[in-house]
Amino acid sequence: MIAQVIVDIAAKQTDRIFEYHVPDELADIEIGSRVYVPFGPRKLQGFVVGLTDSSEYKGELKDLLLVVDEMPPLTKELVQLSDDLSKDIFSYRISILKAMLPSVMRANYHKILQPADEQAANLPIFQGDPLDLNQAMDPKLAGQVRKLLANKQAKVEYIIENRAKSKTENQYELLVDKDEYIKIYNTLRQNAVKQKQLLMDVIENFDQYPKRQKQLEQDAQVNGATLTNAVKRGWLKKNEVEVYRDPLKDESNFVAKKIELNLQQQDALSKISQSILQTENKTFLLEGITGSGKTEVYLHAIARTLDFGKTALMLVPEISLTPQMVSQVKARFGQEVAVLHSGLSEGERYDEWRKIRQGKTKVVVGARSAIFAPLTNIGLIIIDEEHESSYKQETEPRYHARDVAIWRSNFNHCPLVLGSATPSLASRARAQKNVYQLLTLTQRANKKQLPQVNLIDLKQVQFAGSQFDLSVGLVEAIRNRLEKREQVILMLNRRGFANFMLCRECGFVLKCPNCDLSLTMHKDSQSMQCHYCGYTTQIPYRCPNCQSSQIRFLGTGTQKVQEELLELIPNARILRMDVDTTRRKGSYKKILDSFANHEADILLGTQMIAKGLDFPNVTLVGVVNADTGLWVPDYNSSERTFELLTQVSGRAGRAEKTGEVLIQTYNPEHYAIKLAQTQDYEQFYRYEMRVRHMGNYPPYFYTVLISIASKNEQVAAKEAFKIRRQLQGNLNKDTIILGPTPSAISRLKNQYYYQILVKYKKEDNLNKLLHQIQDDAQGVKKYGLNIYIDKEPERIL
DNA sequence: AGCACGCCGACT
DNA sequence: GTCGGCGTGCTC
Repeated sequence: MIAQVIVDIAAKQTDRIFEYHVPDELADIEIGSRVYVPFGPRKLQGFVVGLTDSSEYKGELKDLLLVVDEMPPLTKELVQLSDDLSKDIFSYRISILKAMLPSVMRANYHKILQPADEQAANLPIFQGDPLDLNQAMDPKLAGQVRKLLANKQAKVEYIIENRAKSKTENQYELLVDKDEYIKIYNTLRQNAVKQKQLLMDVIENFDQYPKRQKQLEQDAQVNGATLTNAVKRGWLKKNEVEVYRDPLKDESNFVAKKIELNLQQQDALSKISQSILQTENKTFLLEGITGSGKTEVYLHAIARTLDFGKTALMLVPEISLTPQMVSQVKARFGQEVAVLHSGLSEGERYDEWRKIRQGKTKVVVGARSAIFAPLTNIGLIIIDEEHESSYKQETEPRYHARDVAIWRSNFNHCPLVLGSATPSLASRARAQKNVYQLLTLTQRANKKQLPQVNLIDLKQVQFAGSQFDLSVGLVEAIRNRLEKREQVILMLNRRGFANFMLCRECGFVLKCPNCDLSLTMHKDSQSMQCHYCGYTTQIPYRCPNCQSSQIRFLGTGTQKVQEELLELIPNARILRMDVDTTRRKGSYKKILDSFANHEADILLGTQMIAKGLDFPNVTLVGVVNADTGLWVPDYNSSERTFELLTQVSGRAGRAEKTGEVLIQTYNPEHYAIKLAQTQDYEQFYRYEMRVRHMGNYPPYFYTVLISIASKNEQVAAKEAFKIRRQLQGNLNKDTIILGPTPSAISRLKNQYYYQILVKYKKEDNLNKLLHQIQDDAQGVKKYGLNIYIDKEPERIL
């Protein structure tokens, strides 16, 4: 038997199958198995993607060394998916395979020095820990190592470290009876405080042993050193026991609410259910305003799927994967639910993943990468907030969870439900053309009215503090709410970096004459540039519109606003929530819990607070700056702004109290902001579709971004123009090729980047052509030339 | 990717 | 003369 293996090297040259002979003792190997293989002088991890009995390979096949896991970590479905996906997204197959697995299953490689024989083993260099050759060492030692290797006194050993381990904890067992411990206690010196504390716990809680280390340390108020000492003295015995990591253990007391569906919800549910029962690979777009109860529809549909004897996979954005949401699902489906998200430790994630692989769970809830969950017998896939750009991974492998979901829905013959209050234009357009079936929810489930949304025109308003961030109107409204002991959410819409030129006198924003996109300031080249078409002009010192010198390059952060707020409302209790304050595990939950308990009045945060949060006491939502997202130089900036403002507005007045939303903006006349005020998605959709149509943007065109990177700028530029010519000669006439232009960050880690954007309606051979281009570039290896291809990029920067 | 091999300049 | 720099090609 011969195994076809993808080895663990992400490179063009190794992005293919290598074949190995399967020795008899490994005959239980399967497609999807993780294996160790010899590769040149090294040993590597690899994945079996096929089994055959004949080989074209002319040389002699090597033997597989080991099958790592008892159960193959990848299902046949996932192996096939990795093949199809690698062709479509221009990623190495191994990168995709690794993305499908929890991080602990990615191997660590070591290279250590070993004695060649028993005589050499006595050399001083081999005493103590084995020498790691990947570690930097001083030249003297390196010379010594070289000599030993040359003399054949030492050899290099390649080791693969498997980090996928079950968790163990130390447990302490008692060795003698209670009276004996009392005797020992009485012999102790007066000042042996810690030892006395430990023994006191043993005596008083004799029946509770064996005890886990953590528990014991807490109960007896001692540390590990005391315990180690007790083991040495023969009082206690230390055992390692396997424990089960359960990330949901704190949430198990949640009670399931039974909620009646309204007519619209029932109608949507019945259409989805029908598809589940008929095992149709159909895609639904569930468009429902905030508060219309999409989640209830999901949960009912999942229940139907389980009744039908199948499993369900639900994706939610990382940011709305809150403990609240998790426990809601958990309460409904209990132990059958597995949760996968980045808040878990590596070990917790591994345990959840294993539960899924072993078929112990029927429902998987998770963020983007959960789309690769090794679930079998899938009867339903749900993607909540399907418009979220975080479903597209912006690093290798650049997959879009929605596209993967469509693939899996086809494979499993099951429906896919895309849900959103503000669907992506692409999805909404597909529903228009009946590629997806549109289901709409127009009523709020609790019959509450949508909150009143008001715009504050920052051009005509007084600012409350010394800074130009908070208007008098907004600050007054906040004070007002705090007096009533109600709570406020304040959002600072600041996506990534947003340096743009804005005039304080007239609100003018410097834009590209060709693209209607804002120009970005480049400090290194001292210029204003359009990242879309390459247009360049000088940095203005006066406003080109009104000649005022009051121009600013903007960028206000949450920290600055927090300070301002404290100055203006000194008694306000403010919680800040952004990447900086939520980096540590659990801090996200801590902040939200604290806000829910009304330990703070104001929750100030970036867009991570815009989605999914549900605090009944929040009656005011303020948006500090609606504009920063508007003028980022991407064709979809209006869509993102509209979506964000609509989402954040939905955070106000979720319970019986009426909500209010205040949006500060320099562009109150911009359609994305005006339509967000009236929460009119359908009208926004129609307007934005016209804009996209006129500009030849998606969804009227598909896009693919080709980035060309090299250490040498000339090489990158030359290759970029060569690629352009190659494209031009092979693509249809109505296909638009923009660029090459230097990328926004034209130099990154000493690599120069050029980019070409291709917009096309139909190009059957584009994939082939792009693979060709990528292969050709491999020939120009000299200056480390790299070609990155990103289909449907979220950002064209 | 990383390792060997091979070809050149600069040192004990 | 040999050590080590990097460019090139290969890994089942």
